[in-house]
Amino acid sequence: MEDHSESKCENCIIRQLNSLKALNKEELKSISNSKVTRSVKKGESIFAEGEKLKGVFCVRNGVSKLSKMSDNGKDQIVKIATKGEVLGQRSVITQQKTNLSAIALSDMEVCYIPKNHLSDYISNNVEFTKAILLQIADELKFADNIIVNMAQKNVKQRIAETLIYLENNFGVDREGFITMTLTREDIANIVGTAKEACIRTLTAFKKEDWIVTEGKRIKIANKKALNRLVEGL
Amino acid sequence: MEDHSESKCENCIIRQLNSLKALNKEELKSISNSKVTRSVKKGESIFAEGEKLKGVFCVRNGVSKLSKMSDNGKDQIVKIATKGEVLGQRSVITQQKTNLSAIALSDMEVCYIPKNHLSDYISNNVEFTKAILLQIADELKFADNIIVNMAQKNVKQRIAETLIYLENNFGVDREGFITMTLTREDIANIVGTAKEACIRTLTAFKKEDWIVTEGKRIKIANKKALNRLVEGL
DNA sequence: CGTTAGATTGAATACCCTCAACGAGAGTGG
DNA sequence: CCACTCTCGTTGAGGGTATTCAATCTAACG
Repeated sequence: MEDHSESKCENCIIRQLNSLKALNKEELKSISNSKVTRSVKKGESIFAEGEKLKGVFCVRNGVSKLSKMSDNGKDQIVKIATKGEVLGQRSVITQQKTNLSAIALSDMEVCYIPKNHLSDYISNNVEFTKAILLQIADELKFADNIIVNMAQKNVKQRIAETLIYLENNFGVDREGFITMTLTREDIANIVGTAKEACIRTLTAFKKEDWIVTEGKRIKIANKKALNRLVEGL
Repeated sequence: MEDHSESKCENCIIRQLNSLKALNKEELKSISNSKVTRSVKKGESIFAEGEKLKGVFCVRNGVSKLSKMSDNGKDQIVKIATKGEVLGQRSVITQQKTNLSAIALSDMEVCYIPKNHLSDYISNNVEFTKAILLQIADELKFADNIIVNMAQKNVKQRIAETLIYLENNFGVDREGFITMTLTREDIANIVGTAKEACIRTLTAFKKEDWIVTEGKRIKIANKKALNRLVEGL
């Protein structure tokens, strides 16, 4: 942490993680001047489905979900976004309304970056455009895989896969528990099933000694078994 | 059809439909010289999952599915691509293996465009890069919506939605039947269900006089009812 | 401590999958 | 032209899996 002026984009470490890394010092300074840092409390919404965004949100801290709520109260999570990810990118690029809402799963700190400058860079800085393109392309691949999984795998397999994903992407604490602690309901909403089905599956995993739970925290005890399950035995 | 030399990209009408429209005459000529036109018979594969593509395929005619086959024989269709769409774009951009396979649903004519030139243009022509970005961003939105639908809607609703989608996107013939005729199994594979479930739902729709069928052809007779169903009554 | 969100379990039900058999049309070869 | 095969559509029945509603329990938190 040799950087003491994180409040300026050009000094912010976070940008290394996303497409903003393709911008040069000048461009970053210009963005820095127009950005607004905002703190979001757990449960609060960053933006809602159907909004027209006039800028993107760069996550500096905390976790959020991108999801869509249906009329019957079901909330399908499409993506979990953490430090370094840029929210609202798609909507700003295509100038369409958002099709998902972003809600904080923990207290967060996000930087709001108005689109005016970004649009310029997208039009003039190929490297920047390319960086965004690569990122969106990856998101598309990820989304396609989810579609296939939802169709071809059952709840058990999808939950196993989600646990492994969470461990691989967000790591474990010193006790081995998955760092990213989600409620059972959130996990259910990622997997696309009901809270109870999720809980029942987790208890089944526990009975097999494949996982250990402590409150909402989860530790994977037998990754191989989970992987075998995902692959279909 | 005042254009008699479709064999050259710069004269091909198809390109108006996709990102290639952002290229200028020079660039198109260069592409035209390296491209290969290829005809693909119904059922044949254009590329398979896991391949490393060295170019993209521009569809000039016919219909193809982008899908992934699971070990148990289930084939989930993620996207139907027709005239004007470019296949393999994502894979070429990210230089990753394809995560889906492309199979012809009808006899097709595709132009294979080696990536060497494309890569140059992506690095130098912002307009081209932007065009691709917009397209991929749209595909991402579409994919996200599918995820949500798979999780929140039941088979009936998803089939209704698919029928409406097919009618809206591919139109109807003079008798009102949906131009895009897919087998029941293909529809099931789009929706993510079993062939039989698809058939039963269609017969139920027929009984309600919401659709008319004639062999594999389908005509929507009561779009409002289908829409109401999709919205959840 | 009381309050409340979240975890857990049970039981009834609805939905969908799977296997299996049959039918109908299209194309092929004799 | 007919028999044959192959693909696709259709229907029935049985079994699972996941949903839903309801009740209880637990842990976090002011």
